[in-house]
Amino acid sequence: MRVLIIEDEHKIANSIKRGLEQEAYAVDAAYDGETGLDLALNEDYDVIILDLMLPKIDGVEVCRRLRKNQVHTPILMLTAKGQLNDKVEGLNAGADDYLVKPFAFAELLARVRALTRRPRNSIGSILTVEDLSLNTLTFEVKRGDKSIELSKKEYALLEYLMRNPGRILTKDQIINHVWDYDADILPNTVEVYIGYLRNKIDKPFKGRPPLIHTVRGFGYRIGRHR
Amino acid sequence: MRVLIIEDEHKIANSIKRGLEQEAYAVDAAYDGETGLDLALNEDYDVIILDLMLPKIDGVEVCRRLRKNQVHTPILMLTAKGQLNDKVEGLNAGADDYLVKPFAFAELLARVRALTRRPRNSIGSILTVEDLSLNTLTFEVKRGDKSIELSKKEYALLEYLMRNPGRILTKDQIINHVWDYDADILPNTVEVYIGYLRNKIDKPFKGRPPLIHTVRGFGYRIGRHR
DNA sequence: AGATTTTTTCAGCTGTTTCTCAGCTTTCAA
DNA sequence: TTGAAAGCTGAGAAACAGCTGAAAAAATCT
Repeated sequence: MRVLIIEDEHKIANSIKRGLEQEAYAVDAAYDGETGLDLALNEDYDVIILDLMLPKIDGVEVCRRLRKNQVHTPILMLTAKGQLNDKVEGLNAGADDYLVKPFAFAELLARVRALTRRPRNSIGSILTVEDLSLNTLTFEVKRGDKSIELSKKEYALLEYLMRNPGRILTKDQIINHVWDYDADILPNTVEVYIGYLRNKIDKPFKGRPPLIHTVRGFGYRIGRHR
Repeated sequence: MRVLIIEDEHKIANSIKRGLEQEAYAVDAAYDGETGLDLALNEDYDVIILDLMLPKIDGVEVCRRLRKNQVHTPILMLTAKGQLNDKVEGLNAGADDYLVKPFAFAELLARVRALTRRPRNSIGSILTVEDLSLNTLTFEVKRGDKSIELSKKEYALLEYLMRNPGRILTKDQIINHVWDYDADILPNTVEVYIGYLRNKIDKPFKGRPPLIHTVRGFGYRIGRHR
C-alpha cells in the first residue's frame, strides 16, 4: 500500500511517515503543495493525506486539481482546529474524509485503513485475544460474556494492544499511537494505564491466565507470545 | 554513501566518524556550524548528522538555511536531554529525525539506514545463526523451539553479534556499538555479558555445539567461521 | 457553578539489571 | 615448567525499570 503525505510541518509529516512505515505502508512525503501535486499526478498512491495549509498551492486547490485531472485516489484532509470553513470547502473540493489536529496516530491509522477499505479483521470489526473481545464499532469490551467499562484512553490503549496481539510494544510506540502527536507524556503514564487495564481485564478474572504481560526493558504485550 | 557530521564535540564526532567508516560510509566532519553549512551547500551528501548546539551558527539555523537553499538531504538532528523545545524547533526547521544524547552507536546506525532507505531491517526481520533465531520486531529469541529471555543489554549484544555472523568482533567494537558513546565501559564488562549470553544460549543446550566462540587475542564470534 | 470522572504526575517501594572488582583458570611462549 | 597475558566468573554496590496509592490538573456532566 502506497501513501503520499502532503504536509509542510515536518514534525507531523515525519512522525506520520514513520508510524505508517511501521505498519508496512510505503510512504512518500512532500512538504509543499506544488511538489505534492506533482507526485500525486505522476505516481500511483492508494491514499493521499493532505494538509489544508500549505505553501505554494494550498490543500483545497491541490484537491481540486487532482480531481479535475481524473485522479480519484482517496484523500484524507488534515485541518487545524479553527479551519472549519476550509474543511467544508475541502470536502466540496473532493476530499473523502478529514481529521482535526492534533490527532492521535491511531486515529489517523483507522481513517487510512477505512479509506483503503482493508478490513484488518475479517469478522466485521471485532478484535479478539483469547476470551477478550473488543468491538470497534460499538466500543464494547467483554471478557468471556462479562461486559467491561473503559474510559476513552483505556479503550484507545487496549485497542492498540489488541491490534498487535503477541507483539511487544514499547512505551514510546504506545505514546506515539495512543496520544496526540503534540502531547508530552511521561513513560510512567503508560505504566499507570497498564495498571488500570489490568485492574479491569485481568484482576477480576482470577481463574483465567492474565492477558497483559510486562516484558522488562522492552515494553508490554497482550496475549501469548507468537 | 556519503555522510556529513556537524558536531562541535570532537570526541563524539570522531567516534561516529570511525563507526560509520567501518560500515563503509564515506564521512566528513565539521566542528562548527559555519564550516558545516559551507560543506553541506557545496558537497553532495546522502545524510547530514547535525548537532543542535554549535559554535558560530546553531543547528536549527543551519537546517533552516539548507532547506532555504533547496538542499533536501535528509537531516538527523542530535539533541541533548534538556533541549526538547529546540528539538521541536529543529523538526520544524526541516530535520527528518532526531536522536537524544547520549545514544548507542547501533541506534544512530539504524536511523542513518532508515534515512538512506537502505535494507528494510525495521519490519519483521529475523536474524538466524544455525538453530538460534532473533526477531527484531517482537524481540523474541529462540534456540530450536525453546524461547529465551534476555535483558536489554544482553539482547543488544546478541543482536550485534548476529548481525555479523562468522565475523570476529573485538571488545572495542562491541563497546562502541552496544553502549552509549559516553559510557565508560571496561573490556571486562563485555566478558561478563558474553558469559551471561553463554549461560542462556549455549549452556542449557548441551547436546548442540556452542555458538559463541572466543578468539583469543582478537574478540568474539558467533557461528561458524566464514 | 459545583460535582464527578478522567487524565496525568509524583513519590516511595520492590526486584532486576548493570557494571565493577578480585580472584581464578586457561593459553601460550620462552 | 613457569610466568605473563587474556579470559572467565561469583559476589556485591549502585542504578534503574516498573508498580502502586495518592493527589493534582483537566475535562465532562448536572
